[in-house]
Amino acid sequence: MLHVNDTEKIIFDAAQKVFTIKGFSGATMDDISKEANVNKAALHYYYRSKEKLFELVFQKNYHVILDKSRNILETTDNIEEIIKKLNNMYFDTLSEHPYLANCILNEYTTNSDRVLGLITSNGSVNFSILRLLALVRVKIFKGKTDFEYSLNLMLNIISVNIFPFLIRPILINLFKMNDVRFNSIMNNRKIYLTDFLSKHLQ
Amino acid sequence: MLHVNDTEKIIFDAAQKVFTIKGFSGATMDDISKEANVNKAALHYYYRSKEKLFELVFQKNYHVILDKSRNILETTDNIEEIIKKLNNMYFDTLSEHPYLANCILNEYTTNSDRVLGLITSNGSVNFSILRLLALVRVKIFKGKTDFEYSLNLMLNIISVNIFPFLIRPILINLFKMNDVRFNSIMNNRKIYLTDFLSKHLQ
DNA sequence: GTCTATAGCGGGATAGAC
DNA sequence: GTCTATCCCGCTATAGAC
Repeated sequence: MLHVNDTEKIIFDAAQKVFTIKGFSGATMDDISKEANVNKAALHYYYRSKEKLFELVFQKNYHVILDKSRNILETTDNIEEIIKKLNNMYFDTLSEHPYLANCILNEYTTNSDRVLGLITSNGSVNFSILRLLALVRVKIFKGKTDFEYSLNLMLNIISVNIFPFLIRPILINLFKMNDVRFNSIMNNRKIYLTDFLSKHLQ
Repeated sequence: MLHVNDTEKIIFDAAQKVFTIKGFSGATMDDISKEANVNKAALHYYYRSKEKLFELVFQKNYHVILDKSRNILETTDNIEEIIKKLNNMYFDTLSEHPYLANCILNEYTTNSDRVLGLITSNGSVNFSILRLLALVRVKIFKGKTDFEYSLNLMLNIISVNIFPFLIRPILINLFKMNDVRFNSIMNNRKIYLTDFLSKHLQ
């Protein structure tokens, strides 16, 4: 049974933190064991290998945003409402896990083989993104428009929400801001985005 | 003097290809030497170390898009014209170098120390992004609006252009498309985007 | 300037004591 | 279940022959 100080859980959380920031090949088992304050051998005891541990972390990260998106699209009908909820959800999730999007993207780019293997082995993941697009077509366009047009709109919604968080380290360095200032700008941006995106639905 | 088959140039091109896709820690000197069909020792002979070689590749990648953006903003006055040119430029550049944006982003995230060192040692880079934002404020808003509002617009323009290329591997896998189809969708998207973004300038 | 051989080390993984 | 010690591979880097 898991309790708060369970070593297994401590290791997983540390691994998530380290892998998410440094990526699979950038992170070392030593980094993780130091972050978790546990012996390096314990990592292998609980998770067998670096690969296995990474897979679990990646799967979890991958589902965080995806499940929330799907939930919004499945329980909301009004278009403006969907966009507003998505804006809020992206802001909340990415403020809480600043490197989550980078992690997913980074592994997709630098090691697509490993990641594609993980995802195709779990059919529900791909399914849910395709479902997301299908829902956009049905809910926003009532099925009246073509694939490319729906895709373009979906890409715009996701782009303006996620991209600024992806380049967060660049923006913070460039404008010499701290985390508080960055979050404040992104928080104001939520309302701006809802307005920006709604304009295109009339 | 450099000629076409110069070993030094062959190595650099191979390094660019490998580093850009696999990232610094994911790539090995062996990968690069095989890609270049050159002996591994030659890499050290010409570029001393993996770090030095990477720095040169990164600097070059970093300047590709930045210099083009700056050029557009410095030589164009009409707002619609600027956006149209930026859309075309992003499409052309990222179609030709599909992993360029991922490379810059990946290193910023996984190893910000190395990259920030590179960039701050070369003042002109930071300068040119700040200049880009300043130009947006002056050219698009005639200096009449505040920092956050200008930043938001600039973020939107960059987001909708770059993000789809960042998630290119995801899109290609998800919709089972090939490179030709992907490029075709992105090419159509250029016109769509010019229209999409122009709506917000009235 | 190009190659082979090898030094040297960092990092993943395991054996075995406790 | 937790620790120390250690194995061993893969990778960067260099020495030295040609």
